[in-house]
Amino acid sequence: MTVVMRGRPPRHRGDQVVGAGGTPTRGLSNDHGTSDDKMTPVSSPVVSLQAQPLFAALDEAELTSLADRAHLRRYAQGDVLFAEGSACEGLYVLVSGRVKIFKTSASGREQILAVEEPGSSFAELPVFDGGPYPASASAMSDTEVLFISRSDVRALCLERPEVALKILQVVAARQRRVVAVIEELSFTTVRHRLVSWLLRQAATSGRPSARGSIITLPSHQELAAHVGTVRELVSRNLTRLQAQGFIAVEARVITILDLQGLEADLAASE
Amino acid sequence: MTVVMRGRPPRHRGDQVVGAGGTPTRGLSNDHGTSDDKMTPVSSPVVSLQAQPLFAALDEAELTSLADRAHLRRYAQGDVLFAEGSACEGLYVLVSGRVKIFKTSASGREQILAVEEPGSSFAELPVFDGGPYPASASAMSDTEVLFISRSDVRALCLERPEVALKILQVVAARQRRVVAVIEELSFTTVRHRLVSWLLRQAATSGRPSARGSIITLPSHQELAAHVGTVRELVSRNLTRLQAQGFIAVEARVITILDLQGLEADLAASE
DNA sequence: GCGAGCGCGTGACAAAAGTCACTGCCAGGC
DNA sequence: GCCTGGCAGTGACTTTTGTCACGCGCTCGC
Repeated sequence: MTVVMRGRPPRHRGDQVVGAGGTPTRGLSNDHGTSDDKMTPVSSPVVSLQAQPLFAALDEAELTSLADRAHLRRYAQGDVLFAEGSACEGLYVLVSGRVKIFKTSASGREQILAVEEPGSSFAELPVFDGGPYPASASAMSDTEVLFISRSDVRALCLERPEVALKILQVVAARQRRVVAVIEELSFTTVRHRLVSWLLRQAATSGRPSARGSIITLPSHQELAAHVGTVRELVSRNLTRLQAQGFIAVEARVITILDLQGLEADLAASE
Repeated sequence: MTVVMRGRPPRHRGDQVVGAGGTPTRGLSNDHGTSDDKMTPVSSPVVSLQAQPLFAALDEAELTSLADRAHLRRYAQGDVLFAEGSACEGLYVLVSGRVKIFKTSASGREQILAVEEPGSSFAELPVFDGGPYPASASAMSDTEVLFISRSDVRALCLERPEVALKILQVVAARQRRVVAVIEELSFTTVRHRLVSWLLRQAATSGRPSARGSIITLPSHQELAAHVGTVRELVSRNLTRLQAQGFIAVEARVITILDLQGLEADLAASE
């Protein structure tokens, strides 16, 4: 296995950052995971662990014990954390940055299943059913994760069932999102999905302005992976939405001019 | 809330059946769940519980205690166990029969997410994250389920973490299936999904014959809900597969004439 | 400053998916 | 028997989706 060290130093983020400056940024595009991987144990990630809702139930001693066994890994933007189909070694808890979970088709198309935010965990599936990763994960920005081995996670769940319940909660949340994706893919058009993505974006990270909520797009390619289509259709549909006066497009900045209109449009196409 | 009692008596199934003959078959098409529901407690479902992998870890006393709080519910074919969007009261463990989990679109189309077999549980999501049901469930055949209230499930998980791990495993299995559905919906054609459904069927419940594996279809409507399309396309694609000599169709009985051919076809269309 | 590479917009198609409207068949209830 | 209702098959379209092939403009590194 080749481990590519990315030159770019990880960005430190406020109080989330723990003291283990020496851990190398890790990345690779073809990690099939069975690994002679040597992780540098983190001196004291107790702070990071503590901040995780997942481990809120643990007391100081337990956190310390877990910390001894958790590894902090850093990834640069674009790095692949794990690839679909490779064997799973443990659970990831996202400390900072954002991670996308996605499938890739034989022809190279990508479908994003979820974008994880700090505080969430991922790769629970294979931890609990023993199979390979069902999808790939890559860092959308410089990212820090805590990695906890499969057996440690399971032991922890047995010892502190609250943790298992928390994990179930996280898994449930993702399951909901994934079911919503199916619903949209199965029942709606590209246009509908795109509009619904725009509205979700506006609701979660839109900045208000005089003309309407402002959101920033990723590349059309990326957006296409979110809504399950190809670049060209994203482009065309955005153009059309602009022509219809629903949105204003300036490069990657979009202003939602007619929120009600878009919502009505969604409702109509159902 | 209206509770419709279906006249048809529940079919008893071998040694799975527990003693509470009096429990009425329950069904409804529009149960929004908040319920003045009175369940008849089952006299002794220990036998049923014991048979469930989910509770394999429990000892006799625990099973008895759980049994006191579990309810056996029976549904006739076609009954709706719960409807998408309604509030969740607890966990279902399937004892006998088959249950489909599905979404319905505004225009009336149906997309099946999973078909549960005995031994599996469902509706874990809302139990652990507190939200409403993300999808509906209905009985594909006469069915018996054990129903355990949300709080009982959670208490049990805290007391016997092995149960939580088992539930996580069940959830993981479903998550895998659901991700596979997304992959197919996003990347492949109706034909591809149909072929892949046929092959899966052949692999799991195909009966061998001289000409090839024999499988029995549900209605085209139902099959369409499985592969995420409409009746007409199922019909046309089956006709075409037959014309190409891959399968032989006799009413709802299909013989896979050229398994390799179909597999090659799948691989080619990727 | 300039070439390479990337992201974007678009026209022209081709293919797939979905809709509508009918027809025919068969089983069940009266 | 006859009517009704639920499936199934199909022709004739329309809409959507996806593909290919370009052209354009920006930015980045030399």
